[in-house]
Amino acid sequence: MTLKSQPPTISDVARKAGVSIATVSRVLNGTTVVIPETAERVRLAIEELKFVPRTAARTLASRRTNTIGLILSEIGGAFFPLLLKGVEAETRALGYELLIHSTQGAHPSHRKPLGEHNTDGLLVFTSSLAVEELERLHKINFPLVLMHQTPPEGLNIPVVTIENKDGAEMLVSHLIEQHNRRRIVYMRGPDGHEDSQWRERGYLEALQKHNIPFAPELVVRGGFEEEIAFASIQKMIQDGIEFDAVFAGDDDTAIGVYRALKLSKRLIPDDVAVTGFDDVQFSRYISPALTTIRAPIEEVGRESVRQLIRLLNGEQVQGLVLMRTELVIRESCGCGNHP
Amino acid sequence: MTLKSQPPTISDVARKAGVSIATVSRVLNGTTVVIPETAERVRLAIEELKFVPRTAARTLASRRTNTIGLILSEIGGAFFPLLLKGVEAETRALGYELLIHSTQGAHPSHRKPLGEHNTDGLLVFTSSLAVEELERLHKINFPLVLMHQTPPEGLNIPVVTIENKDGAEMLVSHLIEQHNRRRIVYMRGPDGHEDSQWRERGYLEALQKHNIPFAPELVVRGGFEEEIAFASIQKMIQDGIEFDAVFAGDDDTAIGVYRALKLSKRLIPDDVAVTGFDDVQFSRYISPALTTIRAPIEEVGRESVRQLIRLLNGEQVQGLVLMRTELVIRESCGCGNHP
DNA sequence: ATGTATAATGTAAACGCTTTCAGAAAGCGT
DNA sequence: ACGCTTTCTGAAAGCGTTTACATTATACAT
Repeated sequence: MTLKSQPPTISDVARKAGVSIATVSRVLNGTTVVIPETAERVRLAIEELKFVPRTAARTLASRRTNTIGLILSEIGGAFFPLLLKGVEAETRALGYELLIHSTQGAHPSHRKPLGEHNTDGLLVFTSSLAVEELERLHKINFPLVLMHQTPPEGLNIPVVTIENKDGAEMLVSHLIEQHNRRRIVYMRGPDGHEDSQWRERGYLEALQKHNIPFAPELVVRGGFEEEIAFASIQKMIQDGIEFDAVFAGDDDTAIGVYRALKLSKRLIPDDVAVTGFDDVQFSRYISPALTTIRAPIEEVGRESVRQLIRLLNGEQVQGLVLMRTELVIRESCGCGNHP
Repeated sequence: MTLKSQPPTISDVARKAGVSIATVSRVLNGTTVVIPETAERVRLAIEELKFVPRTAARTLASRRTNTIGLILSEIGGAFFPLLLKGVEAETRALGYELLIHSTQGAHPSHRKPLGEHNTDGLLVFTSSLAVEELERLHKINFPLVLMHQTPPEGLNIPVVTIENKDGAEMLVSHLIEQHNRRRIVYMRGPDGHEDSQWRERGYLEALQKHNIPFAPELVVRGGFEEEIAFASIQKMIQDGIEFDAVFAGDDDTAIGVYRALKLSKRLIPDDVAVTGFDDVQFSRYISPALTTIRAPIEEVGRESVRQLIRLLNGEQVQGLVLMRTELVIRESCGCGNHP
């Protein structure tokens, strides 16, 4: 070993191969044709020195990070891994790196963890970013794609999301038409969560379409969280509010509903039909198997990445991609044979 | 607006505040005391210009990325989000960024996505990195922490993992002692998966301790995947191999076992007791509720990060952190009241 | 006042690449 | 043989920070 123990740089490679650093850079990036033998010499030198180009230097010089950022509000729940899987796979497939940041627990830190300074573009999941930051980024023409969130007033940012309203309407209509339910509970997601708002709208439209009057006491908090849902149902029962079905907002929420109903000895679906939304993994395995809406979550992830990278390449993108949802009928609505 | 539309740099800030760029850097990083009024002027300029320091430049100059990398083999399954949640939270809490890479689907790409060039240290989950790469990184003194994997021969790399063997032994002993099972199946995880190997060892020791002869036909493929498990159980039934219990390797696997058993009209737990490992979210909700081992997965994530960052700071770390596991008894083993 | 230690700031040299520009070499038509 | 393209390669100027070192201002003891 020589004196220097520092990892090799491009100059070391250049010296070893007897070329200039420019040439090394060229074989590294394939930006210009290099005589095959020369290229081979360079490649050999890289191999021998085990040279790995420093990302920071490349980024600084080229002014592209080759990285996209994913911002979400929370990791956990059954929804998230599906989304991430799609994003990760597609990002990688298109030759980019992925930086993930979750804004869970409201970091008071004022440092922006993801933005122009470390990514080429951003994927933003539902209101995980303050509107002002969104506006700022959009104003400086920073590539953005929103997931499950329509852009704030006046900002023309592409969106990828799912047919929440249609899905919800299908689901609720099914409960009404096939199972003759009339007092159907809707459990809202977190405040401002757009998925939840659209689902609620679908719920309302289904009621309207079947001439069922809207009962405000049947719309309660679910928070897309098991515990909140559990508490809400318990409270309703305690308050003596009657209901014969629960549209739980999402699948995680449905778990809490199951627990609360079982605890109060109400039978699912005989006494109360229950449905979720998303069709996450466990939905088919709980008992009774959950009737829900299949949302192509992984595909939302993939498509978002595609849109973003199109944006990075200066290509045109459509403003809104709406993914179809699909009714998945199992046992919890009253269909099928349950024990 | 002036002529330049480029985002502001540190020089713009310096000019505006009437100081040198060094001073700006100092208030940015707090590396040296700056007269309060000066600092305030700088802060004002930063605010007005909406200046955000370029990460690449900082990294290049300071030679630290302030980022740690997480390499895993697969995203998805119920195990992963828990781990990620722990890693993400702790990384953020300690002021680092997180770069995630999954080696799923064996990328043939020879570019190293994570390494010395873009992170300060790496978290490596189970054999998601080739041994040679591990050796290379270790040789150049790159900070590494392994999760659920003991280091290859001779490499002194810290490890964070769980008490797989003890957990498995508890579980199998429970089946033997409390439920009098004798023909217990063990379903292996993916080849070379260390968790699986330790669990198998625990399984064997439990058998031995109770003088039950080992039956090779009872150890089958599970792959920590539902489908593989399903197929394996079907095949065993088809081949007429008798068994009265299945230790499924992990909880995902148990789902496949449930399906296969139900399909063949075998009752759980009456005909066959089933157990998992991990205690992921859905385990308590499937029917019958799954007896399993609770592994502190999220905490493994957090602890790994702590270890790694200790390493980054040049502090000493213990070579091995073993997290306790815990028996969670539900219905699928035969305990409790099941329908 | 003067000198000396100390605190605050500035200067300029890295950091390790990419990329523009220009020059050398090679090919080709005349 | 000559100029004109066309390839390929090298020199050098950034990219936007951090940081070692130098410099200036400030405080204090003498």
